[in-house]
Amino acid sequence: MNGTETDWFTEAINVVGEVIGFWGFKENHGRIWAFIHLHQRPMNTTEIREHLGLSKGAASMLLSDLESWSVILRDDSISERGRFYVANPNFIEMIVQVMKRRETDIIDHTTVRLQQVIKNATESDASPKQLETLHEMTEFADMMKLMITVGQKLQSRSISELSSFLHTIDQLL
Amino acid sequence: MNGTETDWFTEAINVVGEVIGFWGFKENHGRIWAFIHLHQRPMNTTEIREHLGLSKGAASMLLSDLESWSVILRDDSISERGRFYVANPNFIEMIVQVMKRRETDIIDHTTVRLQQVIKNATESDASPKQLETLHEMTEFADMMKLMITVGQKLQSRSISELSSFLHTIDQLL
DNA sequence: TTAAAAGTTCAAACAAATTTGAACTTTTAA
DNA sequence: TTAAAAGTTCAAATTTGTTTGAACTTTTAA
Repeated sequence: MNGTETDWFTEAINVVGEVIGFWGFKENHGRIWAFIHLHQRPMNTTEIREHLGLSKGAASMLLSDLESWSVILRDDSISERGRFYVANPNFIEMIVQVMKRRETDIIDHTTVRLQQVIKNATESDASPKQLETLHEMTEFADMMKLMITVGQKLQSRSISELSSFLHTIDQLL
Repeated sequence: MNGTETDWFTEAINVVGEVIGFWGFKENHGRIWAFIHLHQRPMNTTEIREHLGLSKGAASMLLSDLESWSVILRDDSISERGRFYVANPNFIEMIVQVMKRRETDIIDHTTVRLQQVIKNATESDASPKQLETLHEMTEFADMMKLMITVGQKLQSRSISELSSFLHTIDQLL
């Protein structure tokens, strides 16, 4: 591996890490995915750990996250010691996983809490305007959920299909 | 303000804070917006600061963020000392602001960096498959940008309009 | 003017999120 | 079996993000 390759390779991995970090993942989730995906062959834990400078513990936890999200897949075809992984090339799936996580952890919980708030507010001295505001907040949570649903439906499509779909929507508005 | 009102009021503010925190804002950005919006009247800095238990410095910075994003608006109609704010009821605008921020801070920068990576990789020993992967990463960044464009177009619409629009998309897929 | 109130700035303090590494369990090749 | 390698766990260390508060500037009512 010459100097130039090291440069573009490292840079690509870091760019992906930063983007992924913005979508609520850890940067190292994105870096590991990019490292494996750019190698175009099954990579073992030690290679990943050493190249990205991760501790044994961090590597274990990060790989286990990625595997549980199906962002990387175990490859059992290699008869060497240790685990080998290949990247799931579907990047969208990764983003949708964040949304799913957000949905389960926050949105559903939010809806329940807001409904209780509305109940208490109604029995209390809330003004009609305040109740309307609370209702709008609930609608907002519902909308986020709907966006996640749409996202999930989109996840099996290719990026270029998705891109032309979004262009169509853009024209419609 | 009786006990029950305090309860639903505080709870509503905290729920909004948590949701907003998940979208890349500070929780206190969401809490301030909800506090002002639920009061249905112009609120001054001291009221906000004292109710939410913020320091002078934090209040100054958070209010200045929200104002710069047009999530809250200054109300000059009140002839008392200090600044008064009303909430921009358009919640969507807040979310789109995050996206705009992400776009300017990360997405555009990402595209430029990835293009440089592709240039270096092409001049180096990158395989055709690797170049294709790098191209897909760029497409992904472009797609995010497109989603932001769509989000911006949606921001002037009401939540219920938006909701029915999303339902239509959901049916289409 | 002017002085008190309001608002800003930013380095230090604090809080939250992430990573490390040592002690542990599981897997595997001989 | 067994012992070395691989993988896991989690409390402590580190890093990153947020808030505080003191010193400062700006605004305002008299």
